[in-house]
Amino acid sequence: MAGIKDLARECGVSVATVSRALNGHPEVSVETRRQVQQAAERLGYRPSQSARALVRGRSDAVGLLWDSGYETAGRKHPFLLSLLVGLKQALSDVGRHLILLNVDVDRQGPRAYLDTARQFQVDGVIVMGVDDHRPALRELFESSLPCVAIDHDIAGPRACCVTSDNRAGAVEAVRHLHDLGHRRIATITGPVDLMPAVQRLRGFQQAVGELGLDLPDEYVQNGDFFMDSGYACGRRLAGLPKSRRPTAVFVAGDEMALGAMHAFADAGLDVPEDIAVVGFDDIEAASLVRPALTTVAQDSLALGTAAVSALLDFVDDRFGDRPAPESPILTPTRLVIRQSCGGGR
Amino acid sequence: MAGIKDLARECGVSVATVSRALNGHPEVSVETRRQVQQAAERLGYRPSQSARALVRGRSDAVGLLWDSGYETAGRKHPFLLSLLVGLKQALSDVGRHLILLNVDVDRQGPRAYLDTARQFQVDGVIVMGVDDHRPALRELFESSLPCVAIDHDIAGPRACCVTSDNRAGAVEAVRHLHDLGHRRIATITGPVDLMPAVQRLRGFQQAVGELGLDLPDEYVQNGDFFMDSGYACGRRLAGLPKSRRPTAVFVAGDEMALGAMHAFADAGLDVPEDIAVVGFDDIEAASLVRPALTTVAQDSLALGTAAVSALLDFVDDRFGDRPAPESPILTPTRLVIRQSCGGGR
DNA sequence: CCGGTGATCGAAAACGTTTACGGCACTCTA
DNA sequence: TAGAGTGCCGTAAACGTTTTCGATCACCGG
Repeated sequence: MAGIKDLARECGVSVATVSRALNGHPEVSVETRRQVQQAAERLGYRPSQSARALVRGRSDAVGLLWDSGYETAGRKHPFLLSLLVGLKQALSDVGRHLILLNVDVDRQGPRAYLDTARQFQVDGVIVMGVDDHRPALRELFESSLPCVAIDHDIAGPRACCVTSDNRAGAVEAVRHLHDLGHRRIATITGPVDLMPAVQRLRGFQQAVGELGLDLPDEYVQNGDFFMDSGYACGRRLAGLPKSRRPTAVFVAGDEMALGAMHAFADAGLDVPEDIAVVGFDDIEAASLVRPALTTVAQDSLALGTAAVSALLDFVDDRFGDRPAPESPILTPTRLVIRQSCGGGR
Repeated sequence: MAGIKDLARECGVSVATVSRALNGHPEVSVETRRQVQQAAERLGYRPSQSARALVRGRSDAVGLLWDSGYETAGRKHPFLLSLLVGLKQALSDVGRHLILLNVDVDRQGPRAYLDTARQFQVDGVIVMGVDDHRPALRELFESSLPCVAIDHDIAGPRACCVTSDNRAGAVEAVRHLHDLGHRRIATITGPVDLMPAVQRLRGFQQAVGELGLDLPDEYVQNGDFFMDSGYACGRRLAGLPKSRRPTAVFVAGDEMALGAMHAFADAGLDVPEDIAVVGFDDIEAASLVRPALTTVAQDSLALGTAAVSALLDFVDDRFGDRPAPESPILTPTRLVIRQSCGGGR
């Protein structure tokens, strides 16, 4: 690998000048800059990340804290992969890289998140899919290290949270059902300790209230985001006497929605004829099943972009005007209409 | 952050000794080592990755080359996420980290893959989900940088490929169908320029041959791994006169399998009564649909582990005994029996 | 002609490690 | 007891950059 010295020799200047030329410092003549750039191109020069990070104290990389144990334990994030794509894209646009920080808090102790981040001199970290209640997370968020969490409701001096506008998404979904003529609308919720789940429930309640609909207790069934719970909840709804049975149900997660649809089928109910179903997340399977699931999609790319841009705001201390970013930062959702409510294609 | 000097001062030894103590060099007394380790613990010392990488010329990190543009373009890898989990886990076990290398070959030129890897001083790279025919890839594989590709059939002096045993998986699948009494077995293939697709076809042909089954031309339908193509192929199979219509079909990808199932349903055929379907990959949706899809699952964790271990073999030059690793390295698949062939639960 | 000013650049210190080399105090052997 | 060997450790160089502090030079106004 050609180093900066080779470049210097090649151009007959000092290493300092080379560095300045390549980093866009103004105190170098256009002629020299041109020469240096050409030589760099010619020799295929790439500055050593390590050396650069060492002396500058920052690495132009952001860390990703993502507890994959969480993933293998079956609690899979509905669209973590698309989120990764979004993050990667957004980072690519600003010329930064992403380091998957492999940290096992249980083994490495409560400071592990923070320590590992510092060890790599990442400019900041993005946190997702981890257990909310770890002390290590508090430690991280209360530190001065810039970080943004996705779908976790935590904040700190240089930390905020970005998430989809779950509430608005829910509202749009039940409005859609209302528009289609439904008046008896039930819901199946996610686990109450997950922020997206509670926001979706809030949105549901808000919309039902605004539309002046009845909401008997048995119209909100508690699930856990997995299919079996969706089935069980669907079973209960289907079992209601016909006069009290909902004609539509807003399900807080696609996987549960599919479970509910199976339950309805087993109960002899036709979707969407007898009962309409709208889900949340737009997982891959949503478009693969029959009837295809109408659902509110999260914009994972926007989410990634928002996360990255918020993070960089912290990193570059861009808070002259506004005092601090509102948290959580919300990203719009989009209702994608398919077949499970009728009216789709 | 406490540095190595602080540790040295704290323990009254030189930095060299601290380094040696922490890195397990033998030439340090047990007593000193204990002291240093305790002090390190106490002060929460973490060595700077940059400094370490700079002087050692390696970073203890491996790069991941994964073209996310490929992903957003819809050509999604069926189980890239689980693969990531597998990689992460395997790397975690050997104390290494994963850097998502953000490289845009189109913008940065044909040496970009290699250069970026070198720039980060990664010990090696893992390649997946990229366009096979890029010259940049050749460049990479023909270099001396250790790399392993997942599902790409390329090799080089210090490069190999790991993939699932697609062929054996296919064989097992059609054997299963045969065991269930099926004799007229068709297949829907993936695109012929993708290694897994051709291996699955080979396996299918092999099994059909071994079992002495008839294989009329119209029994192999060419798809592209996406649902629509599966539907189209299914349509064609369903349209055959009943006496020549297959009673089972081996589909080279789950998404296409779902498409085929829809086609069969539209043609009034019952799955699995009239026609059995077995897929490949075990994507999430496979267990979410009704009837749930019998499919051959790839072991993404094993795949990740195999990739990492092969990579490290190159990195550490563990080829005293064997001349070079056979390529591709194969990872076993597993037939998961659900409902789409009958006989499942 | 002189001091000041800007533009351009070089020398060298720093960043936090690892490691080659050498040194010292022992112990062992002859 | 000299010499060799061994166990332990310190000094300092090296890794490849960035950045501070001056240095040089040309030019300009007085």
